[in-house]
Amino acid sequence: MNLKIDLYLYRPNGRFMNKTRVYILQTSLLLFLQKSYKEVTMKEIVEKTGLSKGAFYHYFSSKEELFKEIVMLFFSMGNIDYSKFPNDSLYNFYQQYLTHTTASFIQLNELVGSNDESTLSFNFFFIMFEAMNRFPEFLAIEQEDYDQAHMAWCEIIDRAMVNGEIKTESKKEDVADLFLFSTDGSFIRFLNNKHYSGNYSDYLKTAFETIYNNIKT
Amino acid sequence: MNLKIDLYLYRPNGRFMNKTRVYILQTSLLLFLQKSYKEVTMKEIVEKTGLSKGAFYHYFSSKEELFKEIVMLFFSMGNIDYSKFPNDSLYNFYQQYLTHTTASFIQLNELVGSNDESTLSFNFFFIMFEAMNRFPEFLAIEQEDYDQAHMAWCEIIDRAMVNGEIKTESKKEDVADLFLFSTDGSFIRFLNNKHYSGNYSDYLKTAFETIYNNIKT
DNA sequence: TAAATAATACCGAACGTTCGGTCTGTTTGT
DNA sequence: ACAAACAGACCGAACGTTCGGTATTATTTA
Repeated sequence: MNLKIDLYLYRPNGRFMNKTRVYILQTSLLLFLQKSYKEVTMKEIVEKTGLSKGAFYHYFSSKEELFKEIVMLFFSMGNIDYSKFPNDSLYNFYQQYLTHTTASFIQLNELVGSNDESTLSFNFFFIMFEAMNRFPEFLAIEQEDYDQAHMAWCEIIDRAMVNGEIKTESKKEDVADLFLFSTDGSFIRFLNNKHYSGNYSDYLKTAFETIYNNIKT
Repeated sequence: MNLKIDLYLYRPNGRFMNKTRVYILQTSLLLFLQKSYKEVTMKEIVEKTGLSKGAFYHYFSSKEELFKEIVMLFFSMGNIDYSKFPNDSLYNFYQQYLTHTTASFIQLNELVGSNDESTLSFNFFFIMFEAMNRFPEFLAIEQEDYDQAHMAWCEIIDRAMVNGEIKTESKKEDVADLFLFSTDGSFIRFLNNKHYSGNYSDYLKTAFETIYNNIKT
């Protein structure tokens, strides 16, 4: 296995991390995906890792530090490089977005080793939300990510308008927002429909298609 | 002041609730809007209410019971009666939806007495999410609410298709989802842009208009 | 209508447990 | 031999909850 996450785990700042440290991160990560920050206890972390308190505090200065690193890891995983996206058509752009999203999902599932995709996603979303609620620094990162995405969408939509792929009276910013709102919205819906059926990608795909079909020429 | 919430507070099941009990609910509700379940302590609740531990446990069997009642209260507040919505046009329907949403916001703010709309909303969302994560019963309620909303949107969209208000090749279910995804999505966006500008209603209004303008005849 | 009784409202010290974190000592690798 | 890696007993603070008790109010009795 050669997961993208390994890169972030072992080299968060370009330099390699200690093996045990990575092991603690990877192991306790699963705990934070199951419950909130306060609910995950040091006792659990120590038990799950099979190490001692002393070992833990040898590598981490606090529980909070561990949590923050895990969240940063998740942010890194979710980061998208739009410069590598196709810029010939809006259609290809959003298809690539769908592909990328699906891949991220699979990767997260492989990492966790769970087969309950929606429960995992629920907790994943929860942990990110909790992080932003607790530490404003993550809120800033999230905003930056959104701005990047928004710009990328605006660019391709503008191009599609110019070259006649789509035709709409709406502003490109608003159309971009619509795509992005659909991303978040369908995700939320997916989470809350966990006991129903379908997966996130299907929800999102349908939403994208609905938008696209109503603006294409 | 004659807030809708008072109704739920004093008569959750048709019968009146004890005054002090309501006072405890109303007071500690503000605490749960500031931090997660685990982070709100009994000490804080007791201090904020000015009552004693004994008094609290005279009215509530546990902290969890209190939390659940607060969440139920929020669910009750957010519940929308679509049968009272205009059914003559999709345009009027979504305008009414916007009006209703704005009103709910104002009400929540009056209840809390806060002037920081976005922080409040953030926490509001968080508490609901936490509740659904912690107690599956709330997830079921949320799903029911969504199904109701989905049906209402489908109905009005179908009508608008038939009478020629809108014209689209998309299925009515997909268009309905698009409106609903925008609702959730713009809310998420609003939350994460808390330090920027604008309010939720503006986000949502723009999204609705964008959809509508691209499907209207 | 006053005294007696019952029911409710409320108090705060104390309980057992668990929390995140520290400290001292031992093992391991070089 | 010496530092890094690890073990786990231990710490004080904080946690939710309990409990014995006292005011206050409502109801019954004489």
